[in-house]
Amino acid sequence: MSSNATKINPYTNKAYSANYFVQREQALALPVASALPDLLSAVANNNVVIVVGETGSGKTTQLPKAVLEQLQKDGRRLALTQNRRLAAQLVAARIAEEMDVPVGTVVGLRHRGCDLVGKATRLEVVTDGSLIMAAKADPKLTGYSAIVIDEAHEHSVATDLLLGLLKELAVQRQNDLKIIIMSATIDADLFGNFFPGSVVKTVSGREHKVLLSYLASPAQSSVDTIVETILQVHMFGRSGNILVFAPSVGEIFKIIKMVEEALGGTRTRLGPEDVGPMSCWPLHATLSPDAQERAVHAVAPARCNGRTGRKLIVATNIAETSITLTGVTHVIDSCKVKSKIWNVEDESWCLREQWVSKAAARQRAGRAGRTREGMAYRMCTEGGFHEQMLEHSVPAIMEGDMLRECLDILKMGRSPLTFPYIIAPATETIVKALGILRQLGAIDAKGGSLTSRGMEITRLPVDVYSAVVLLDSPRFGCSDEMLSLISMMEASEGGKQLFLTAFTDEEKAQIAKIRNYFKHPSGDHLTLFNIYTAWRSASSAGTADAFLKENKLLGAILKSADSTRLQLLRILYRHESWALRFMSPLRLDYYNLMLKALAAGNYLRVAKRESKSEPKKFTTLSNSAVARVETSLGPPSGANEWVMYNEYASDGNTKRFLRCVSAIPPECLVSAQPGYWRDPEFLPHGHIRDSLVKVIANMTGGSEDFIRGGMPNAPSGTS
DNA sequence: CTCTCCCT
Repeated sequence: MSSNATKINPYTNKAYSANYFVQREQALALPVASALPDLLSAVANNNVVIVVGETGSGKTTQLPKAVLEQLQKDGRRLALTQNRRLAAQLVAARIAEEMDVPVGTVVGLRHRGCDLVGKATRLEVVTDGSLIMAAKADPKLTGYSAIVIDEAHEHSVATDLLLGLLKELAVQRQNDLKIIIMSATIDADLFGNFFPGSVVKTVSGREHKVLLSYLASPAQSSVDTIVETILQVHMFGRSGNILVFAPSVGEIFKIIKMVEEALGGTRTRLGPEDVGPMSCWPLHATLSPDAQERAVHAVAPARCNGRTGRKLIVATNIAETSITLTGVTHVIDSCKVKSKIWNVEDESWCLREQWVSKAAARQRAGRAGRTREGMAYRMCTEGGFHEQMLEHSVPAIMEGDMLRECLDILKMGRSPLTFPYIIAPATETIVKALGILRQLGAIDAKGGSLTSRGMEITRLPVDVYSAVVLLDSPRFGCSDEMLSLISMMEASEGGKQLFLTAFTDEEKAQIAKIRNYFKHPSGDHLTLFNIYTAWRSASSAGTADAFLKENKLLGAILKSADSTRLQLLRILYRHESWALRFMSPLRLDYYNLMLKALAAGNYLRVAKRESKSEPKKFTTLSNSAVARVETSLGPPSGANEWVMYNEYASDGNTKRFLRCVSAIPPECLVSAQPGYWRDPEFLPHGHIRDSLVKVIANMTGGSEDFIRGGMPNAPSGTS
């Protein structure tokens, strides 16, 4: 020990700490340790190496660290990607501890809102989205001599785009860049075939056996069957915590309520005498970080009357990858997931519940075998599992609208139609996305290349339409107000996640009353703005906490809006053509100008009311679809003949909805983007076109300035 | 009467 203790850490030129030797012992015991020499020689002799390793192999921390020592010390770095911020933080901390350095020195960490990369950094742990950002600024990624993509099997959009880019860099930077793709499942063929000349290496993992159990016949009610299974396991199963995968938050609450009723008490009370105590915890992303923390770290109740005490966690798929729970030996899997899917044909989004893939079900079951042998109960028949479920989950790139991705690909100097996708989205989706981007002025009408507006949009981390609003907003004198409003839209998902979850009818009524208090008659957008403004003034008065509590608002959402706002402001400030402008709330046209600024980016998302007798039924201008308004903060009131919306959604059948909606005077629409509206030829003949023609005729009859748009008067605030 | 999950 004493001779070891004198060893010098080459990265710090200081003696290693005692902890270093403890960490090194543990690292040497990982399954990947014995495979390292072989992996390193594969990396030395090949440009692209695919590493397939099961969870628990230790590949994520050990391989990048070892590769780093092989690389030339020329100041260039090794990038190691993760699909989530939390994962990136944990991996960076782990590697830094093993190398006996603090994060931010030799080991760096980078993701949105965090830049711990310095001159000394040689190994950079980064989210895949953040590496895409870097690739947009430098498409050859010249600052890196090695890139390690982790969790490639998850097929996040950013990872799939990076793989396409790396396929080309593997040729362009043949002797200059090492590429390592790490994946957990066995679609090694996919990656191996994608990179010509690559080698595939397999590393064994270390997981305990998980026994599988299926239903004898398909479940009539999934919730009832899950609750029955929970009670069976609790009464007769061996000790250990129970983790349930439910498809949605609604089901989580139903399950917990039913279990508590069956056990005859509230959360931690003792059940009937022959059953031990069980504490129930919900776990999902809309829970505050505090509540998530409590669910993860709560200790199972003690054994009572000789009966086992247990902790029951009912989670969405957040527990599949993002959060690791300890002490779980029983997994009950609904085998269902929800995913948001883009329908190119009518440009609608649909949240659909589907069977999980076999790969996802295996991942879920594996959560029961982290500490010792476990059990997994699947809420489907064995035949159904093998015959009906897909082998792998559908990659995210195939379910999205490709708007932002097309811009990103163009910014990386490639064409969205010929990009070497590892999994290609439908050509129709790409063509549609390019069409929308052309209408928004982000790409050229002819060549399909990025316009200067398109370039600016790629730098703004918001919805593409909202980016247009932000870039255009100084024209209306309210860029400051739009920054707040758009940041709120991003943070709260259009107002969906803003208030605490209401359990009782009383709480629901309370929240409805609060909503009503902040409500602007035009609808969702300005209501969000009102809430943000009220919170900001409470903050500067030092009463933010009381304000949040009183109004049952989620502080995390408002804080995240605030940090998004600051990030956007920093980016926009660098644009020469952009200026921070704000208005006096006393102006008569205060709210009208904000609606106009919103209309400048949302002019492709406008609908008109069918008739006065059906106040919620609207027809979209883009594809003449009939949809109902479904607002999160209360419907627009008054003469809401025209509305703009942020989401056009489908129930998967015949129903269509407009979400995040505001009423807008048609004159505002026209004057915000006169070039687009001047000539309503693009609309099919009918009542919408007729009324628009009438509106425009009345406006041209008036002042020319009005239709030309922009600020009729000088803005009241400029800075 | 609807709200899976991440990322910039």
